[in-house]
Amino acid sequence: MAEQHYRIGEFAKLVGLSSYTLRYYEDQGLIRPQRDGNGVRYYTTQDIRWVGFILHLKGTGMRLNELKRYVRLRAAGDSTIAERRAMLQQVKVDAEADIAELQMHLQVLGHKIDWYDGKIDHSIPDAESFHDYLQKFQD
Amino acid sequence: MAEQHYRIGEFAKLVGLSSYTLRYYEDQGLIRPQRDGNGVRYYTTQDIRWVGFILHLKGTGMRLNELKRYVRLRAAGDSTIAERRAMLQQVKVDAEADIAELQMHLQVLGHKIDWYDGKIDHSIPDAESFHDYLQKFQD
DNA sequence: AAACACCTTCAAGTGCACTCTAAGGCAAGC
DNA sequence: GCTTGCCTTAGAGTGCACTTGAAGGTGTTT
Repeated sequence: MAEQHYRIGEFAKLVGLSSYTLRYYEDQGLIRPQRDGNGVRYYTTQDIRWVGFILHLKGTGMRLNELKRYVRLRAAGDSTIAERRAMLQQVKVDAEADIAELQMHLQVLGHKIDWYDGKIDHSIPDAESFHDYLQKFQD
Repeated sequence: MAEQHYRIGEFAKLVGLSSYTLRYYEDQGLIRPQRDGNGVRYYTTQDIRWVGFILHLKGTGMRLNELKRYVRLRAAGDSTIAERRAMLQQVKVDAEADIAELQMHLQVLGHKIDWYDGKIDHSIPDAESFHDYLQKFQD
């Protein structure tokens, strides 16, 4: 049986992007769908995987410009593998730093929530400010 | 000794925001600095703490609009503590979901990096696509 | 007296990634 | 034959959070 292929509307639903966005990504050189005799786009299961990967990259904070560079390197063949690996590594390091920062902020948020709980059930004296309370966690 | 206070330029450096942004935040009702007889803004150590907390909230993904609402509740007094707590709790839950998603994307990214490593040192056969390779981690 | 940091209002510009409209046209299905 | 879904180019609009500029002013320091 021939490989599955989808027109833009169906494909859009499949990958969770709008047709607009798919055409936009194509404009930007990120996707290269096939065309039938009438110029209508056809996407294959390969394209599903590729868009899926794009979404993973975007999901880790990669920008369109970096993505474009990545695609150019990919198109240039195996000689660019080391460079592509380095790009992904950088994205990974950055994303891990983002997570660490986010968790740091979350920790303060958590303390504030606990402080509110203390205020609500009066286990924290009325006079104790959040700033005072926070001092207890300086480590 | 009187409490420390800073003019906008100094304060900006102190908290890592621009003077523009500080005036903008004031416009938006997030900060209420004092003024001297000439109308010049003065920020106190209290303001440092408050801006610090704002930055924690922003750092966890809270939007200016939510922040404004939070500030309004705060100004309304202790009767809004439960509501404020609920807001922070929601922000926390959302941020934790963001982290989980980010980590999921990062995992794929990590696999891709490993796959590149395999390609570079030829421990992965040339014929094995990333998609094939990924199947090994379906659990 | 000039430089500097601050003040005001109001509006426009920036960056990013879409998102949509306009205005025209083709091909398949009911 | 009409609707639906697709095609094109070009450009405008959206949302968010700033960021800057214009154009005038005041007060303090050198």
